[in-house]
Amino acid sequence: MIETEARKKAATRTARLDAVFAALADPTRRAIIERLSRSEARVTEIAEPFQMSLNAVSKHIRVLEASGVVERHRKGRDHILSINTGSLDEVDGWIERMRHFWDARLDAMERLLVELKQDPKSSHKDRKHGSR
Amino acid sequence: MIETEARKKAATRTARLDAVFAALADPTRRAIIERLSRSEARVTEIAEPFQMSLNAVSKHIRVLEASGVVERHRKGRDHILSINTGSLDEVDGWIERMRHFWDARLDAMERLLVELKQDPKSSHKDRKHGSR
DNA sequence: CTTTTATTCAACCTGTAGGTTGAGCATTTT
DNA sequence: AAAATGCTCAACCTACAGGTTGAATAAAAG
Repeated sequence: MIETEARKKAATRTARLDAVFAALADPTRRAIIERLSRSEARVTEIAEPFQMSLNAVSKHIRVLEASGVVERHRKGRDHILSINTGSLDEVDGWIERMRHFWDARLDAMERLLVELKQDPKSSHKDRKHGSR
Repeated sequence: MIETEARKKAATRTARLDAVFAALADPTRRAIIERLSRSEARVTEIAEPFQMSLNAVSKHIRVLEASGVVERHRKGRDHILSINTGSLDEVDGWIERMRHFWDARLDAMERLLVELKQDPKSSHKDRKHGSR
């Protein structure tokens, strides 16, 4: 794989993260996702509990669709929405990766503190794992 | 706890989710977080790799700070930024909750399909758990 | 004490997100 | 065929996000 290709791939991955995080940043859209977690539903059904116009909800759905979090298939005049089960994998992966680093650093700091407390002049010693 | 209090608490939780998801939706801000995952750093250090002005980065940092993902403590004229280790717990929780529901539904559908294939007239039968 | 360095504050510009309303287009119902 | 239903498209408005530049403030270095 050429360097340019790799960069392009990374770019789309970044863009996808952008889109999914942005999609999840709106409370209305999160509510829609939660609704769809129970069962698939038509646009009108989804819009019903909200105060805003049907059009506004329709727009939110399009954002979710563009981010890949929800999918649509038409059945006559009804548009049936459902969640794309794998769509959160990438964001979840990013978050877990970050937490892993943070935990590792916390772990190291804790180890250092313990060492300093026990023996202010010694270097590395035993370690006990498992943070969070 | 009175009903109004509960609603207020839910509202702030929602707002916090909004803020963190929105903070993570920007690639520059994610890069800043990744940088801070290695070690804490001053504003200028953080800004260095980016094309944009220092002021722009400063703004991004404020967004991250407002969302609770990064923390700041001043040391002389330097502002030292670091990540708030627990700040992703809530978003991570939300994502995991959603995935749990999705997986449960996928599981149920799969079970149904297996049943129909094996014995098109029978009802519930054995179940094997563990998705993903 | 003057100058440099680190950072924020304030004003401004441009694009886009999220909402509205009013048509318009298919499909289903009568 | 006509009317009702489900949904989108298009134009528009307002607010805010993300960037710029040009001070202003605070601490450190000369």
